[in-house]
Amino acid sequence: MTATSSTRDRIVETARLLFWEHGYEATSLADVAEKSHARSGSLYHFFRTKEELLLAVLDRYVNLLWPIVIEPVFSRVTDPIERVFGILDGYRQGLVYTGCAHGCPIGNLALEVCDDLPRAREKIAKNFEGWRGWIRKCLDEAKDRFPANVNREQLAVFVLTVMEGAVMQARAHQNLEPYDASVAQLRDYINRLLAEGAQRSKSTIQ
Amino acid sequence: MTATSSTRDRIVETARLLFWEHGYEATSLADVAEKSHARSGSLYHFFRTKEELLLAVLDRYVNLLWPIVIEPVFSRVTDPIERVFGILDGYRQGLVYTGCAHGCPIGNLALEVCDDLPRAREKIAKNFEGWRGWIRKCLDEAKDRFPANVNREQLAVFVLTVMEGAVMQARAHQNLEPYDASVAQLRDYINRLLAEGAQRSKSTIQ
Amino acid sequence: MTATSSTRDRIVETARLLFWEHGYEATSLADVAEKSHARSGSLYHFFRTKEELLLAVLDRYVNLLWPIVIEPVFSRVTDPIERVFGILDGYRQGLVYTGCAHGCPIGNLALEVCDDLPRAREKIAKNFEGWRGWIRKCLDEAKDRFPANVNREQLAVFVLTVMEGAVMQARAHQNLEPYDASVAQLRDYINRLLAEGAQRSKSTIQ
Amino acid sequence: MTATSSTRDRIVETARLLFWEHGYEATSLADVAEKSHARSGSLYHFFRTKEELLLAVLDRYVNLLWPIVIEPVFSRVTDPIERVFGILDGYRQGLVYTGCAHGCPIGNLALEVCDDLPRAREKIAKNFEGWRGWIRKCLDEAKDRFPANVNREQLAVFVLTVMEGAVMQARAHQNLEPYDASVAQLRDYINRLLAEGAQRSKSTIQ
DNA sequence: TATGAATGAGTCTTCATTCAT
DNA sequence: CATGAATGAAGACTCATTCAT
Repeated sequence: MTATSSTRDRIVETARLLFWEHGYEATSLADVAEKSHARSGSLYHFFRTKEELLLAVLDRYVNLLWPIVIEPVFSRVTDPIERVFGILDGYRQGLVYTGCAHGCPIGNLALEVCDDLPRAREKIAKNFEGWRGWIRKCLDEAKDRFPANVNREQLAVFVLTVMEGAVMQARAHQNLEPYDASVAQLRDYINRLLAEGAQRSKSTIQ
Repeated sequence: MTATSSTRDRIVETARLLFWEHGYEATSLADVAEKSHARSGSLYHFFRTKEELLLAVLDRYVNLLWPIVIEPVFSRVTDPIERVFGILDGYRQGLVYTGCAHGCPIGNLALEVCDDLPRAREKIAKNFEGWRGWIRKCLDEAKDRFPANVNREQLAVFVLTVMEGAVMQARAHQNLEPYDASVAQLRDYINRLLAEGAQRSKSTIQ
Repeated sequence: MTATSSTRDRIVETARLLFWEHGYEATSLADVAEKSHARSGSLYHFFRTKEELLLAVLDRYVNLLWPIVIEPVFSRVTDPIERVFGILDGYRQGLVYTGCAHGCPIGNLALEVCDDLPRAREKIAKNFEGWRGWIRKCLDEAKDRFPANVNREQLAVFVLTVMEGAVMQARAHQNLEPYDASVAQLRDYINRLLAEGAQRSKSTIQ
Repeated sequence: MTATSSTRDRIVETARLLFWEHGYEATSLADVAEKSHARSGSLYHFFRTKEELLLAVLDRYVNLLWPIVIEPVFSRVTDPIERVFGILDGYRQGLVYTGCAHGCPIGNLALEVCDDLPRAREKIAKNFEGWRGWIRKCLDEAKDRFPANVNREQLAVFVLTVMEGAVMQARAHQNLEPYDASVAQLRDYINRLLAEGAQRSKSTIQ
């Protein structure tokens, strides 16, 4: 398990990065093998097809969500609303880091392979559900600060929507402005919801 | 000239559809040639590389924006705010039509080729600018119904952001719900802006 | 004739240079057309095949021999033996000029196409005959300075042999040394012949 | 390993022959694959590019020099001067064998690829060095029979020069005469050197 | 378990050439 | 005369995958 799984892990990690940088189609298994220091044939011990390697990568993303994306924010920020924007800021930092190049790996794969690889599509959906779940959790924690009729599930979807759409435009323009503009609008929207929620609380208390 | 340019057009249109359905990498020029009833070598009479064909496709999208996307909505709807949601509804119909399969062709290409093909990236940005321009125009027409401090340019970016992010999730879940949820949230936000704007007008009149 | 033949000349001259720089096979007619500012189809008005273009180039070399190679030397040098070495020095200058890159255009084509293009081979042979003819002429003029039994025809062949073999090694080593060494040896040989010839003259006179 | 390396060897040997017969550019890898009974893709298991295959061929020529070219002459001839002319005669036999068709494989490649493939150029130079080395060795062994001031390194270069230039003309004229003429001249030159060398010995002994 | 040789369909692209205008 | 569209075979090379060891 040790040596083997470390080889397997190396392959998955290499594939993850290459799929992120170049996309699924544009990444060749020869590249994966070379960059992971595995032999060409060895790849097929762990993954019977390229698609199965992709599935493993998508599973990895599910597993990385908490330790890489969520936990760092949660450990730094406690306010649930700010945690949501902390997550959005984490993606912003990713854009800064890559010079607006690679964007969101899940979003990339979503648009590239959804039609053709149904099993990958399911795992992509599961990734999105993971993200949405954490955001939903934050919103639920701030439940009392929102107006009563706010649909927090829809709002969580919306946050994810904004994040992905904003990343896309930032990449297309190679510029953070569309990202910042989108997040600013989202902030304005949520502020308005919180403002109304605050009024409700006040009147309720009174 | 007619026959000639029609061959070229046929190639571009075929490539447009294939890039939309399968993406840029997954589309082979052999497919493009066959489906456009051109011989393999003829392709290179018009386009020196696959990338140049992509550029022609992206130019075509710029040209199609008004007649295919905008005009049908504008001829049906007159209220500028409703025109924005009319455009969003047009994309929804596209999702219905393809069973949430292909999504936004520009968005797809944005995430797939932005990093690797700089010239394509520029044309993708130009496409986004086209969309944003029409939305901005609608928002400007409704200028007086918004609060004074609304940043309509940011808001136009935000609309596009929502559209693209919503399409992505709809595809990933093969389900319109995330799309409808996102548009509903956007509608709520804009309603709140309009409500505040209406108050401003009232007070101004007073 | 004027406009037409100038187009034709441009094509031939362009092909000549490209064949010289890259060889016959590695030169594409598309390159020739582009660099000669001729349209792709136009080429076939003047030359029915690529081979015929090569034949025209080889004819051109026959025509250029006197004005470009021989005349400049003959106008500068009068001694027939020194004219031979002047021609060799002309080729040396060509090597210097191209950094030992392209070498002798006839020699290049000789080794590349002799086997496959019989008509070209004939014209290449004719080119060599032209060179050999001028060298032979020089040697004949110096007839009395050589020993009586010198075979001047063989010696002319030998001079050409040395030139071509020396150019080849200079190119392979990207270095003039093998060229200079070969010419030095040839010079030594001819000096020895002339020394013996001088003795003969002396004894004859006596 | 045996079966494996034999496949590789077969490919190299096939390429060697085809490059010799048709040149580098005019040889297609499809031909190489077919004639070596390898599948098209297999070629790239061993050689990443056509150029690398050429490099392997040139390495092979280095290895073949002794067993194919030098050893047969050395085992038949003992006099060092005659060994030099034995090598030249070996090339003559090659011309006879191919009807003055293919010539010297190294010389062919030298003129065809020197400019464009720097790594090949180096190996071609190394081949020439190999040849020159053996000739030099012969001349060194006959050191005492030459005049004291003979530059044997230059003379070795000269022998190679004559061989290559003579082969070229033989091919161009499809006739052994230029070859024989050139070798005869070289023989005459060396005879004169040896004659002078013999005189020196005589006077030295005296 | 792991490997690397082997595969052959497929990639984009270039080629010399033809043909209708 | 001249052109540029059209051709289709062929080019080098890559692909995901298989298989014997």
